Amino acid sequence: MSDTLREEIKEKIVNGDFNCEKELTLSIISGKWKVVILWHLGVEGPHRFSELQRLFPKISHKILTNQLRELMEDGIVHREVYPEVPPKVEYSMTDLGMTLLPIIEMMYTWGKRRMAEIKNEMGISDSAKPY
Amino acid sequence: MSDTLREEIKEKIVNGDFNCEKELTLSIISGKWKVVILWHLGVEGPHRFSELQRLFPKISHKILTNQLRELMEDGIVHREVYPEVPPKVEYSMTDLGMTLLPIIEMMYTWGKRRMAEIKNEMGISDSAKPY
DNA sequence: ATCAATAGTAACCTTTGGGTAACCTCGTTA
DNA sequence: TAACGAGGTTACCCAAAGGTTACTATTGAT
Repeated sequence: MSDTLREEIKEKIVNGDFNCEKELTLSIISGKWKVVILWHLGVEGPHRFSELQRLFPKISHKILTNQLRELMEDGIVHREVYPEVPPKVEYSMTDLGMTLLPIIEMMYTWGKRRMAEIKNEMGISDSAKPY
Repeated sequence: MSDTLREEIKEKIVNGDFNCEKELTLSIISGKWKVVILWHLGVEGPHRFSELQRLFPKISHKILTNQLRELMEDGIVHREVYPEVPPKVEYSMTDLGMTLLPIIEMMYTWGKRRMAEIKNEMGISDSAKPY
């Protein structure tokens, strides 16, 4: 594979800044919007930029490009530009990215269960989340 | 269970700041030292404060207490004080905390594999990490 | 009387990550 | 010729996370 990694992460590797390889995984999926982006790309297939914007109204334009760019640099997401006008850009999971899905799925089921407990303790009705 | 959550996370829940319950999980295990701490407590059993300090020489005193305190507030780690002199404090996983281990383990195996690929690409010999 | 060992707290600083808002590009269409 | 639509970039700002250093409490050993 010719996927690589963000420079910052490479540095951590060569400097031995990671305590454990778990932290490599964590540093790849950490980011305010990354797991939800990955989830959508992973289970629903490719999305174009504007679709993602519509899915997450609260994310700003710049931050979305930012998160996507980092995921690309880490070899998790692929970017395909269609030479049309107006431009069309599609983002999709790479094969490597797909291997992350099981982890994200576990995080989902754990979080869902825990969230239900918490809301219960707090006396909040448990409402399902859209994504 | 009477475990609760950090105030900041509760706020995110009531304000609907989470896009998905995956993010609850992520916010609990995110933190520069949390996953390694959890791994040690989870597979090796309870550790006292100074043992953890010895395990991670690079973590500062304050940061270690900080990470532990957050994990406690989230109901993941238990703190047991023994009324001795000099003081003895032991940290251990709660039942809830143990349910996180499978996720962390997957993060480990994924990271390990990916790390090997990367080091290969970068021409670095693959050396095993202590933890 | 003082020190060593264990754990915690407070004041302060630095780095990073997320966010806002404005600007750019380049053809199409009114 | 002005506006638009998709995507991108830049300059700037704020808040949070991580880190350093120094201080506290306690009591048995020297």
